[in-house]
Amino acid sequence: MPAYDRDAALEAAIRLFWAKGYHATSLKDLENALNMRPGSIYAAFKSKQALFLAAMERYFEKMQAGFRAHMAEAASPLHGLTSFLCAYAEDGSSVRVHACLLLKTLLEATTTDFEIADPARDYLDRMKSEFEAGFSDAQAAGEFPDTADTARLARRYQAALTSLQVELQRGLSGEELAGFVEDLVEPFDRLADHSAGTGVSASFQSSMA
Amino acid sequence: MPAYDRDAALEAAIRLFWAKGYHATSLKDLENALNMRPGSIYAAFKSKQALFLAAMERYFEKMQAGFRAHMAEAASPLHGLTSFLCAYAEDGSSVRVHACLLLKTLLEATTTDFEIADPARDYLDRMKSEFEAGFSDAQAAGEFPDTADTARLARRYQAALTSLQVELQRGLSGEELAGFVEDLVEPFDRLADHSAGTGVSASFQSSMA
DNA sequence: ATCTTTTTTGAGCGATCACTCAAATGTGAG
DNA sequence: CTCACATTTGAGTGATCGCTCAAAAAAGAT
Repeated sequence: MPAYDRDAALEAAIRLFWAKGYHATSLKDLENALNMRPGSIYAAFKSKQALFLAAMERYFEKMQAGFRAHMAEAASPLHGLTSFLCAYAEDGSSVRVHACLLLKTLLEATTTDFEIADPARDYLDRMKSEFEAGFSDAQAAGEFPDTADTARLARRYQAALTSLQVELQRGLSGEELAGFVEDLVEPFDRLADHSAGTGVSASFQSSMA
Repeated sequence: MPAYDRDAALEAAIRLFWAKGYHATSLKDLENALNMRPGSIYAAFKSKQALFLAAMERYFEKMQAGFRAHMAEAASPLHGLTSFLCAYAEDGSSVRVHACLLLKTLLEATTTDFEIADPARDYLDRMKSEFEAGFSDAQAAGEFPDTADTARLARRYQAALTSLQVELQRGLSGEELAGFVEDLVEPFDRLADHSAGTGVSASFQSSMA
């Protein structure tokens, strides 16, 4: 019986930690969000920190699964990568919190709580590996030249995603966002070998209409 | 007599808030860092939040002045902009905290403390204006075509700076950093009108040697 | 229905939070 | 040196922090 409730509790914990950050989230907040009394919380998870780590792990797994699902149903690896950025921009316009929990945790905790910053760093590295796999697939599909450095492309891609999240958090108008996403996608589109795939640089603008 | 001490105290507060973030910094921490007792702190600044706001304002002014100084002694506006990114990468390798206080505050406080998140957003906007002025100067110097959208270039530039800060916070090797900065600078160098200035895309690699 | 086991409860723990204020100390004028 | 004023001090404020545990409630076994 613990399994189902634990999942729901972790989902609520993710939402709360994501919105408020680690330090600004109190146990009172968690009691309300999880609808659990302190004793139950400490029976299920051993501490606030352990609960946060469990929530972050679950968050990562969901994000990883979401990316893989997106790539699986994409027309091509390159199109999957670029459209993932576009989709992030569209979804992010309507959501309260824009920056990823891993990114927020990295910036909040690096100099104070290495016990939660280190895992955040690790999950971000694993997401980069996911992106690198995407670029490798694109390379295998002939969308990128064989000489392309997929690790470097993946870092550049993740950096684009990072800056997109931050800009969304700052808030920008629809046209500003459209232009910005264009700028983010353009380098990858330009680096691609267009003899194989179809161009995707204009796909965002059309999808925003 | 208050002036000098106040400046030193604000400097110490900046360092502390920058390293630990707003919520994780306690008044005990501030007492030690500023070498002041609680009463004096509350006499000089009226609250922890007001102290943070004063520190953030001072931080912004220093960052703005630093950028202007860098641009003033640059060979050209475009070179100033690109070399600023390179310098940030070099300096950032040896410093404890890599992400800008404004960025950290934006991500920490957006959903919890609008009273500190809103100023952070505002200062970031004003930094963007500084960058936009740099691009306008570059345009006036013939380094960019007159048709270029300086506001959009400035956003793209600031986004590059953002992602650089985050990557520095994650930690990367010297060669990884060099390649990444190259990727960040390259789009601006490519957009530039090279009939006027000299290329700068290779300046970072040489300065790393 | 009775007993055993598991789970939940919430009052309350010591520590720490941001913050206050009467008393001590320092400063400048006469 | 004296006194009026400005500043600093740090013990102490109530509130809240993360967390514990004996008691109550629920679930399972026979």
